[in-house]
Amino acid sequence: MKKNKENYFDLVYQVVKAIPWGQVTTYGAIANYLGIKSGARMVGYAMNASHTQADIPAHRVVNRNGILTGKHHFKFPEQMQQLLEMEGIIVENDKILNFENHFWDPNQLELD
DNA sequence: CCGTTGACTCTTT
DNA sequence: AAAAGAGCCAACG
Repeated sequence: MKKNKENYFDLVYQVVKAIPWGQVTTYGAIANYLGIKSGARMVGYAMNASHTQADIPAHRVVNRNGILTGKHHFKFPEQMQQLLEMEGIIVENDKILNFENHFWDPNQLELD
């Protein structure tokens, strides 16, 4: 029984890691899935700690506008856009094109 | 323990 | 339509 001091972060990590390839989601969607109504900031905060985790595709997490708000937190800001484009997601002006088309909601995980 | 901060979002001006 | 303010909650100093 170890101390899960990262329980809050861990929840976010699991959701983010569950994002399918080529799909993206928003902080609010994750927060909502975790039961947080307006904890979107907490999700972002947790993502900041995701640097300790290697399997966290943080580039698949954007704000509700589909804008790469967190790109500046990557090793290189351009990294986020490159990763998204690598997955078939087109990013223009730091914003995901056809965002709704790539949007993935964690809630649909259990619905399936 | 209190105050500040933050990869957000909604509401109001 | 754009900008500013409020709300949210946890981590850090």
